[in-house]
Amino acid sequence: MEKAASQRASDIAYDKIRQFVLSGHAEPGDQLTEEQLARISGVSRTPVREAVRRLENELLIVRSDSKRLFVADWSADDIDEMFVLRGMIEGHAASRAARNISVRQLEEMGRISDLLDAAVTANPPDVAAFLAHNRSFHDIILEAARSPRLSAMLPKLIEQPVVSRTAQQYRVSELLQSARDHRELIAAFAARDSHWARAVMTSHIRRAFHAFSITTKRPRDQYQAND
Amino acid sequence: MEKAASQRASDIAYDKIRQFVLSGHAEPGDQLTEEQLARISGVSRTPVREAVRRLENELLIVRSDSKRLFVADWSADDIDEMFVLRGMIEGHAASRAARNISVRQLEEMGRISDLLDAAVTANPPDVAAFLAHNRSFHDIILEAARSPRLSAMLPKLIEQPVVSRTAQQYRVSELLQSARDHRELIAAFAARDSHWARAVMTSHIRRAFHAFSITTKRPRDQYQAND
DNA sequence: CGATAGACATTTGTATACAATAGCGTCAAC
DNA sequence: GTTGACGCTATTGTATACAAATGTCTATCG
Repeated sequence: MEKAASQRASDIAYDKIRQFVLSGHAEPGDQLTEEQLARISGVSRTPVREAVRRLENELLIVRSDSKRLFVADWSADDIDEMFVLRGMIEGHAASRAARNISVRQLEEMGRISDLLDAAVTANPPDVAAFLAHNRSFHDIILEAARSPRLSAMLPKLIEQPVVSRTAQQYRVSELLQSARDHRELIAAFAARDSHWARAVMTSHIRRAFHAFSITTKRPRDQYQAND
Repeated sequence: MEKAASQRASDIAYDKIRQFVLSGHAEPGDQLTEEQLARISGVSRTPVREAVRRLENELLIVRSDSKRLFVADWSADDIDEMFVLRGMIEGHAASRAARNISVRQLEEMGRISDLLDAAVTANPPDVAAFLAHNRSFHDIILEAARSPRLSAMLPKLIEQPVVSRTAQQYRVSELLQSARDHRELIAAFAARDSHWARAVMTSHIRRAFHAFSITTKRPRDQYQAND
């Protein structure tokens, strides 16, 4: 696995604990003690505490009434809710980006979009590359939105268990549609049309939710209650 | 000032540092060192670090390219953006609450609304009480929305410098309208009408933004660009 | 037999000492 | 005079020891 990004112990702890939780080594509801996590990560409790704070903030870990740590439990409704929020916020980000994006950023998005197409049309599709470029693409939008608030909130919704699990299982048809969305987003940005950008982004996210629902074979009675 | 809530050193540090930043003892852009903050809070660096993490998350403090701490700078656009996001998210919370709220919670909101009215119609208006009850009111909505995600995100947007500064300066007419909003929210909840609830909440927040704009005498050219 | 208090174990919280790193100034070489 | 390298200082990062708090088990009393 890749650690590369940083050698700070608290980051190592973050990665290890995150992986520990996501890989299913711990069941939702299981208690986690700082010492145990320190052993797993190979660092002392101090950086573990920092890592835990981050994970807690991302709602992968929760704290009991008083201070004991547990693996968070994500209900179907939680997941739906997460996608709803993400749709709202990313839609808003796209709307802002359409107003603020620079020519240079637009060109960069075009280049990334080419890479996305290449990854999708490869045989077999290069999902890892797709994910990486998809990430870059959305990062540029966030950057173009020029709002520290958005930049702070979105990672919390994106870096969630479901997302990583989901994207791995996209089917080719979904990847193709996703690539088309990216092209349309660029068009909306180029036209400086914030409404268009928001709409495309919203359906983009919503589709991801449906893809997730299907791949996880969950009955879809939870989203018809939306208004 | 009130500390009451907790005697944990990290909470003390949080309160003290927050107050230090908001009271204007530190200018936006000023560097803050952990040791300095530890001296101010009267605790060691360890809990200070936890407090700083929280404040960083709430965007009251920012970290430079590498790890040095500075007082965050809130531009006019940042503030507008904060209110926009808050409107979106609180609107969504209200929408969810309308679907999920319990009779008991509705009754509780009625009681709080009475207290709000009392605070507003007192002579002079009891702003402190108004703020406290307003807070309780919104807490119930958040609770009724039954979404950990929302509960985690909102405090970040609400517990901001501007909010506390703003509310102190509400004028009586604004307090009255605010109290009316609360009554209407209760009506929307009682009717289980999520659209109504969302709309009332959205204008409620938007009005707060305008009240803020006026009290801070900022030219209001920033919000006509919204879509 | 059930409840409750108290001792004991487990877990989190804090302080302090030390290590690593980033910023900054100085001095030397060209 | 400018530039670059070196070392010093300021600041953040980590480990460890200890303190406080929370949960749990058991024994005793009603």
